[in-house]
Amino acid sequence: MSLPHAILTALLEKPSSGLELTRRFDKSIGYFWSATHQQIYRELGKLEAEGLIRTLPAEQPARGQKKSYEVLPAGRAELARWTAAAQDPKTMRDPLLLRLRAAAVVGTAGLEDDLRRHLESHRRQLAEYREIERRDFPPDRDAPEDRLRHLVLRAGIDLETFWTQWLTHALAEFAELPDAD
Amino acid sequence: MSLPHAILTALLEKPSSGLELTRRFDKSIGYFWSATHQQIYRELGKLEAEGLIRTLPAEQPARGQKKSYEVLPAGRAELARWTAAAQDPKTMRDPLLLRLRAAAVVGTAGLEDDLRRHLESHRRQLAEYREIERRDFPPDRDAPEDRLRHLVLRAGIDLETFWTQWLTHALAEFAELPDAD
DNA sequence: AGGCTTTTTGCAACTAGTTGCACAACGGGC
DNA sequence: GCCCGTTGTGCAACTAGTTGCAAAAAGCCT
Repeated sequence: MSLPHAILTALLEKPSSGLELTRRFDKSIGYFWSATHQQIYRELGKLEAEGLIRTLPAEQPARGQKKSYEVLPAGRAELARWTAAAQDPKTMRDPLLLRLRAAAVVGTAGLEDDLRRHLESHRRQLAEYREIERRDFPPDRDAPEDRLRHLVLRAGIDLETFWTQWLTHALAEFAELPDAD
Repeated sequence: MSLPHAILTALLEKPSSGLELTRRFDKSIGYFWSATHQQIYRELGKLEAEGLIRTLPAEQPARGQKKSYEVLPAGRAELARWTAAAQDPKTMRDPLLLRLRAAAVVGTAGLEDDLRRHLESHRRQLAEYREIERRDFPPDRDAPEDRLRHLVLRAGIDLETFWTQWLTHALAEFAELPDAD
C-alpha cells in the first residue's frame, strides 16, 4: 500500500491538484513510484474521505476547475507511521531476466534487439539522473533533507549504472554465442 | 503477462506438478519472478485450457491427487514468441526508496532498524547466489544455455551487491544525521 | 479400523494497478 | 457566435497478484 503514501509525500513537499501531481509523478517521485492519473484521482478521493488531506479553499482563478489538496495533520501522522513501520523486502519481479532464462531454453532469436533498446533507455535515464544531481545537489549543500534525497538519487544512479553495465555485458555474450535457435 | 511464461520456462526445464512448481518458484525461477501456489494452479488451468501444456498421462486426476504437466509444441512456440517480442522497460516501484523520500519530510524516526533488516536480508540473498554460482557454474562450463543462465545469476549477484552497499552507505549517513524528527 | 496429520489441489473474495473512455470548462481562431 | 484543441477531473471495466480458507487423497499411529 504505497501509493497513498507516495501522494502524501508529494503533497507535503508541495500542495498540488490532481493533474499537477500526475505531472510530478512523471518525474521525481515517479522515478521510483510510478502512477497514472486515474490512480491518483481515485486515491485523492479516498485520502480526502479518510480525512488525511483536504482541498485548499479556492484561490487564484486560473483555468479550469482546479482542486488543490494539502495534507492535514492526520495525514502527516499516517505517513510518519508508515515510514517507520517494518516492511518485508519486496518480492522481486523482472521480466527481462525471466526472458533471458527462457531464451536459455527456446533460443535467443530476436532478443538481442530488445536488449539494445533497454540499454538505450537505461543510458537515457542515467544521464537524466546525473543532470539532476549536477543541478540539485552541488557539493556544498547538505541539509538533512537534502542528504536523504541525495541518497535516494544515488540509488537511482547506481541502479541505472548497474543495468547499463550488465546489458553491455549481456550483449557481448550474445555476440559470442552461436546464433542458431 | 509474465507468469504464464515463467511457468512454461520452468516446465520446459522439467515437467512438474503444481506443488513441485511452487517449490521451484521459491528458489531458482522465483528469484526474479515470485508467485504463490494459488497463482500457479490458476495459471496451470488456463494454460491447459489454451492447449499450451497438458497433464502427463499417469492416472485420471482428482482433488488432492498429483497432476504433472508438460509443455506442448504450441506452448514452446508461444514462449519463443514472447521471448523475442519487444517489451517496454518496466515502470520502477520501490517502497524502500519511497520511504526514504518520505523520511526527508516527516523524519527518520524508526526507519533505521528496518534498513538494517533489509541489509541483513540482501546479504543473505547475496550469499545464497554466490553459493549457487560456486556450485553450478565452475569456470570450465560454458555451454550456451549455461552462459545465459550464468548471466542471469550475475545480474542477481550484482543487484544484491548494490543493495548491500547502498544500505550500508545509507546507514552511515543516518549515523551522521541529527536524529530529531 | 478409527482418527490425526500432511500433501496436494483448488475456490472465492479482496487489493492494486491498467486501459479506455467520457465529459465539462475554458481559450483561441475564424 | 461556434467549432476545436487543451486542461482538468473522473467512471467503469479489466488484469494481475494476494489472502484466507477448504476439501480430497494418502500416510501414519495405535
